Amino acid sequence: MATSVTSSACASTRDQLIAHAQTLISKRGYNGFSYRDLAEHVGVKTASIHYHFPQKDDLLQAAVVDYTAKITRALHAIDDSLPAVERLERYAKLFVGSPADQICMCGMLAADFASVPEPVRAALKAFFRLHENWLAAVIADGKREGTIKSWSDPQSSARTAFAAFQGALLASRLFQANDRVCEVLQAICVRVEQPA
Amino acid sequence: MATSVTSSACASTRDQLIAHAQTLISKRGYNGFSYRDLAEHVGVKTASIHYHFPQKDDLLQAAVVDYTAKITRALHAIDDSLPAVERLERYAKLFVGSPADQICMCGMLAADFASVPEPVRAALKAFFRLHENWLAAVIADGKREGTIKSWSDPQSSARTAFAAFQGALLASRLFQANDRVCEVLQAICVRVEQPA
DNA sequence: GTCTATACCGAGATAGAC
DNA sequence: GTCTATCTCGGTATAGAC
Repeated sequence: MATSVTSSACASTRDQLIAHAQTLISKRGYNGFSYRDLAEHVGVKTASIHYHFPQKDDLLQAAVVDYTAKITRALHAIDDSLPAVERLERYAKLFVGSPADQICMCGMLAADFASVPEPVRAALKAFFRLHENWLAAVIADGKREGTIKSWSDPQSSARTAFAAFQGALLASRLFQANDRVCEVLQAICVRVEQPA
Repeated sequence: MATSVTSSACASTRDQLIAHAQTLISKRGYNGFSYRDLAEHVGVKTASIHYHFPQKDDLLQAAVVDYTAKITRALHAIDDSLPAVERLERYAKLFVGSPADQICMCGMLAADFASVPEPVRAALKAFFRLHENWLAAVIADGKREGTIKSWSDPQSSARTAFAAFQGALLASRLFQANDRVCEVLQAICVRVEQPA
């Protein structure tokens, strides 16, 4: 999931803070970065961060809201009328496009579940469900088209597929190679049916 | 992945420290717990932890080595001569057996990749490869038996399957329901082949 | 091997000048 | 809105008694 919206040239301090916070969370997790780290990245002092986000949890909340909105837009930008497989490929690109040391921010925060306040937990669940529902619709279409394999019902398949994507991102960073995301894609799409 | 080896009744302080550290890492991540937390769980003072593990990284190393050994033993304990599907089911139980708020410790540490020293990174890669190779062998057998679906080659399928398991654990904790691991199992195993 | 006491630093957070 | 200065707390880590 690209964080490239980061900053074209000049953005408000607040926007820069959110963008860099997203990057830091994706790389190091919520407990893995400090206001000092963030301040250095943006080029301000820590007191300035506190002006925009009094508590660290406020920053987190803003980062999650912005990230979710961004991804939701990207998801909606994938044309519903395209063949299911092509939609899936575009979906996978949302992940592969980001730097090798960054995984999906919400996947990362799901790992930090215990450290995160309730509102963020709710947002994370919503994020997961959004993706699972989106994938379920695509899988259902692909099933009709005969281009996507569906084990059991589409919703269940979608949950497994999304889990596979998140896990693949984790492994991609671990092994410094993001072809694992593509492997998930291949596992889902019908190619040459091999005899059981 | 059960951390149940924790302590039958009395174990050496060192062993208790390792066991509880594993639990804390699985729940909160490497940056999410302190020596104070661990000390309270075990019932000692933080200075005692430093006696056994001078640096926090030493504790981490020990926790990873022990965890890996434990899981490796559990993996070897699954009889090679069993049908592939049954081996897979036993494998899944390694995950489902653990408390809902704990995911696989090495999956968690993979998320904390950036915060972790090189030797631990190497151990994590080895852990992933161990599982992927084990799964690849099972999948290859299941393919021959006609009981397991293999998209592309078994190695690639195994990587995707392992990613799906790790992602499913993440989602299980998020939604407080670990049936997602079972869903992965169902996705892999052949049941009623539904027409594409 | 475990404790008390303490050093030391980095964290999140606040006050108030500019 | 950003800064300097400062506070407080919690974190890792050490020294030395028992």
